[in-house]
Amino acid sequence: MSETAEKLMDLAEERMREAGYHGFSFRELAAKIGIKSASVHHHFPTKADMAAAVARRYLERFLENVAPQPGESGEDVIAVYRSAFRRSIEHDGGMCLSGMLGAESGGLPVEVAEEIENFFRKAVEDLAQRLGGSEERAFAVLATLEGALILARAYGEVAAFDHAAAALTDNDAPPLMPLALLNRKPHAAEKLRA
Amino acid sequence: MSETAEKLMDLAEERMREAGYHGFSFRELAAKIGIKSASVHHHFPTKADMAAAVARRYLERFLENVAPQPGESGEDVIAVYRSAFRRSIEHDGGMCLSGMLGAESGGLPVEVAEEIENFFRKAVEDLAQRLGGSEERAFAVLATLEGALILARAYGEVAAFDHAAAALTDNDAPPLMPLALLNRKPHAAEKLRA
DNA sequence: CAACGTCTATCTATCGATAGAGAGAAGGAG
DNA sequence: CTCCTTCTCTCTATCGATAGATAGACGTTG
Repeated sequence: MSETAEKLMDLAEERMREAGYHGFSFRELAAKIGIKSASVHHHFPTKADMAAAVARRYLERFLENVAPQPGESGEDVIAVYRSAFRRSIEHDGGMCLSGMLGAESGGLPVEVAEEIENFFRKAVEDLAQRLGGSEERAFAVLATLEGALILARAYGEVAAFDHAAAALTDNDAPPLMPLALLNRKPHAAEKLRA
Repeated sequence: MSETAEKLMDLAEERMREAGYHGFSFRELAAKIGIKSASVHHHFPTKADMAAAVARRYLERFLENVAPQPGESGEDVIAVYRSAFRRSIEHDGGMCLSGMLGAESGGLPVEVAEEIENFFRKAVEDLAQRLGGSEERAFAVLATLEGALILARAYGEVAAFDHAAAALTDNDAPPLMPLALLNRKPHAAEKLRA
């Protein structure tokens, strides 16, 4: 994997997390790293190939990010997952790649949709196992975290994520930002990109 | 509002719930109802205008769908919301419009993003009030339901929605489809559209 | 020489949008 | 009743921009 290809994947991932599969173009990525769009096809024959590769890498990195810590017990895993998802909106206000493409999956090339399906199967598998076998709980946790990202983006407030995800862990409830923050009338979803 | 404009909004809503804002074109909608794409601009000057109008109508209908029943008490409202969201994936395998556009909000025209933000503010307001004032709980419920739709689409299985949303109501747990259904290796997200 | 990576040049297809013409219904004025 | 105007809606034709993709030449590196 050449350095250029990695840069292209970085940019593609960032743009897909921001605006979805149809929200970026080869020309846009190429311009950002100073090459021509035709050259992008040398690294990724088609856009679907590129998106599938990005999704594959995303799953790998995700599983590394949520890898069990020595001494982890019981429900600690939920806090680990929550932190991983929160990082997504913290850093650049973007969605989880799989959440975005999962929503859009009805309009994706088949090979991309398959990678996304694989992401959720692997995530459910990992989470359910570490939660003691409850697949139902794993589904609920993942759903809440993906949805919490949507709310945070719609509100343009990271705090919305925290509110939505707070109930996932009952006891060690972290202090929440004041709800009043979410009640003033802000200027749409533009804010997160500032 | 002319009959043609309503048909256009119906189609636009369907396509946006399936593939997102960038996932459909005026030409596509026009062809489906037998007019030319130029004529669509007579009803909606720009694509952003159309999407904003669709989002506004979606909120109205949503609030009607979840309107309180006489005699509703306490946590009944969660089952009402769950049913409303489930209908989305039941009927045509599509997302909730606001969930889709909320995810994509980083790449939307400002007027569309504002309608989506308004949707969630109104939904949180309604839900929190009927839940006895807990905004945090309202956030969590909405997030879980939106995320449950994403999972159902990624899996290509409506049952995934039920698993993800099951824990929202503790007691009157409805019988779930067997988990085994979700463990066989299916053919991507294509299935829901069948 | 051979591979790799980028280039120029170009293709076909599609996008949202606009200008201006024309068909047809509605409705008031004579 | 007929004429004329106005409004609504769709049309043809076209614009400029952009999309993903391809063929083939060129230089660099090993």
